[in-house]
Amino acid sequence: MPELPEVEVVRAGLAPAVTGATVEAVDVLDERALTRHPGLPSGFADELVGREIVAPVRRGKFLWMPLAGGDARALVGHLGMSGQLLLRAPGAPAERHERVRLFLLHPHHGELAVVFADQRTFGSLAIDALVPTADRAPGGHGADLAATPLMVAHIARDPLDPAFDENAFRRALARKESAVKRVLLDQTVVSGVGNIYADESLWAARVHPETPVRMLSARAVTRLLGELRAVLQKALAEGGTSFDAQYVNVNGQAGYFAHSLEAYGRGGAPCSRCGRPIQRVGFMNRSSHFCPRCQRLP
DNA sequence: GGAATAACCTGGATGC
DNA sequence: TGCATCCAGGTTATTC
Repeated sequence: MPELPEVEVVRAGLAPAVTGATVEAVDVLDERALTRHPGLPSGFADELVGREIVAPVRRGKFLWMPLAGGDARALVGHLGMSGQLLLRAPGAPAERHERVRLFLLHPHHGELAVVFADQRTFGSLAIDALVPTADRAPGGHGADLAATPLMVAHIARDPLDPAFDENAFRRALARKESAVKRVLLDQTVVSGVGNIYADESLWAARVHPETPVRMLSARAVTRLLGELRAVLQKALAEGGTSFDAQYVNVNGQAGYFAHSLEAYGRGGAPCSRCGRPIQRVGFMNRSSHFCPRCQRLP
């Protein structure tokens, strides 16, 4: 499931290959990949062909490639649960679940294809207008411009973003009545966190996922934020989390962070701190994993 | 207005 | 062996 580290690995992989490249042609094989595109699916290719791509940018789980020219538009991607952006030779055979293929011409690397494949079709591509950021800081990781696509404007900055406002994060927590895990998954409060890294950071900070967020002390919030950053950075260094073929980098290679997981996906296995079995419970139509001894409800 | 929930979707795993 | 059901979860629309 692509969360911040996985999307960042994809962004970093795309950057040298697509920056400065021109879109020569676009094949839309499945229009469900364009569900977030504000215009008609038929106009997607027309808007892209002939345009030069600027360096890719990421905020949270959203990825976008600004288009050169004066009209402030960008190709925006979200990988959903199973989306992949792959670099391929233009004549490479179709990927399983391939939805869109962009044919690019790069001034130094020549012709290449960017393939968007997505098994569960929760991911999408779109072309959207760029709007100024509210805090006037660069739009996200990899950005020079203080702008984001309109559809990303409501997404908070992620904890690894230098412009992440820790005080605003604390104020947002103080206003919430929900459980801490629900707030961590709220992309308008803090972005880039999904089920895996929410469970992992809560385990590391010894916080029960159902703890009402207003009951967390300032010290506990500091600890949680620190552990969240540490988990995300470690996952990034290890190339992200891959359980199966659902997440791979632009070359189709899996990440290694699944070997470092302490809570997520380890229901019934002993906690590495205390030995008690990790518990798995239903939460928000998905699963929460936590240690009942190390992570107690206040 | 904020919080909670359902729906979207596909393929692998499981049960019968 | 074949079919039916369950499960995974990010985002958003809908409901409370």
